[in-house]
Amino acid sequence: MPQSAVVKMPPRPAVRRRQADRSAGSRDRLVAAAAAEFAARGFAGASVDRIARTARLNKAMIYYHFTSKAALYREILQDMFAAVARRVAAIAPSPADPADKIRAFVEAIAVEAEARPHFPPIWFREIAEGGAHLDAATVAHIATVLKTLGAIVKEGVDANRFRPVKPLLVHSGIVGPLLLYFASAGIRRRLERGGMRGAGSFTRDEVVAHIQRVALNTLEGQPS
Amino acid sequence: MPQSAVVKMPPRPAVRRRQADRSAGSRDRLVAAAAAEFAARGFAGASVDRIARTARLNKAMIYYHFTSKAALYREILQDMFAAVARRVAAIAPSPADPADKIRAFVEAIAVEAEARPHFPPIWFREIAEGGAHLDAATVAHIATVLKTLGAIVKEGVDANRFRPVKPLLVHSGIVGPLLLYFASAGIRRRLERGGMRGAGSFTRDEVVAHIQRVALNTLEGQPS
DNA sequence: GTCTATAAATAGATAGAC
DNA sequence: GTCTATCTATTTATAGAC
Repeated sequence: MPQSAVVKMPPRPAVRRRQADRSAGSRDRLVAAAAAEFAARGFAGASVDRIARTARLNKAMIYYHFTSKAALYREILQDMFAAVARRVAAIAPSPADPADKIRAFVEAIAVEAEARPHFPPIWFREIAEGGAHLDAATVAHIATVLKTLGAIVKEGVDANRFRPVKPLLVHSGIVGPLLLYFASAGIRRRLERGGMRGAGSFTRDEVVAHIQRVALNTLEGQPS
Repeated sequence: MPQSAVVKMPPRPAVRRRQADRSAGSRDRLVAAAAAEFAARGFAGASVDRIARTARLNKAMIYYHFTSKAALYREILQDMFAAVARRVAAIAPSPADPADKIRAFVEAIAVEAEARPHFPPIWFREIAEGGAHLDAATVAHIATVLKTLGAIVKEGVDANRFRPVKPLLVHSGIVGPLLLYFASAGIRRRLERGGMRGAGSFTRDEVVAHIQRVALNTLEGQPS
């Protein structure tokens, strides 16, 4: 089913895979190493030298492929939100029921958060520093996500299926718990070692289904 | 006066506010400056020198009052969660209705998050690094919060007022959106400058009331 | 209690060889 | 494309004067 006949492949000009050398993409290795480093230590705490060493490369290679540490970081942010925006934007035009679109929205965030383990921690940290590193392209991707959710809510309200809840409140109720779940695997393990039982006993599907139900309860229920 | 009776008098003996000198508590100033620095740059990115300068003190004073940068950070974490645990634990023994206790739980988190602006960003960052800096005392405070919420939910279930939802899911649905709201003031401003209208138009009470309603919808509503 | 001075390591970034 | 070597600034932490 070609739901995405024309959509993607931005990262690679589609030409020249497999060139003469044995190098399997030094740029990609740097991006992967940097994502892990930024997730674990934050922007200020990340070391370009450690990133290069993790990628089995020299520090100078970072300045060959990227302008600066900040530029490398911004590219990772941009990729993250481009992927989320693309997946979310694909939901809106479908003929599905508004409730199903809300479920699909939750699922879309979950899929991207799982596909990129560095996404939830990096996003939490970027929020913590007030979005200091967001460039115009990334802001546009975030705006797409929020506008799409707003359109879905409006569609439900117009069809008399949803109450008029502010989209940003709906967004917080979905993204807050989801990111908390995906980012907190380490903490839950730490809490269990510290003596708490059952802190980690959740399946991914259980969490997603719960958040879908809560979001729909909020939109469909009557005001308390 | 046998000066060997007490050799040290550690941080503050509760006596002697306002001594001869102009110094208004160098230790407290360091803690306040450190909280801001850790919130803005993360543990690895924080600089002890910048902390000392912000506190209008010398870097050596940090090692006079604290064992290390990590010890200073752990003390801030511990204070944060001690305050939350204390306020949350005060809710459980009251004779109030379970629904009111859930509302009080939400309000308690909100009050502490507002009283300490560094709390949401630091907590987000600590989650991002897997709880690497949580000591036993802090883990105990977190456990108190989760156990208290579990007790409230159980009380409601036993009284046939709540459905049996896993407490950690209820917790995510409350704490995720609340922290997201309090930590994202900077990002919302950034998004508005980037061209999004209405991203920041929320009152604190509106957000808290919404999260209270969602939490109760989840607990009181019928399964979808 | 508060400071200067400094040790020892590491930071981000650049020049230039190959 | 990938490297070594290096500049300069900054890092955490300590010693010791006052």
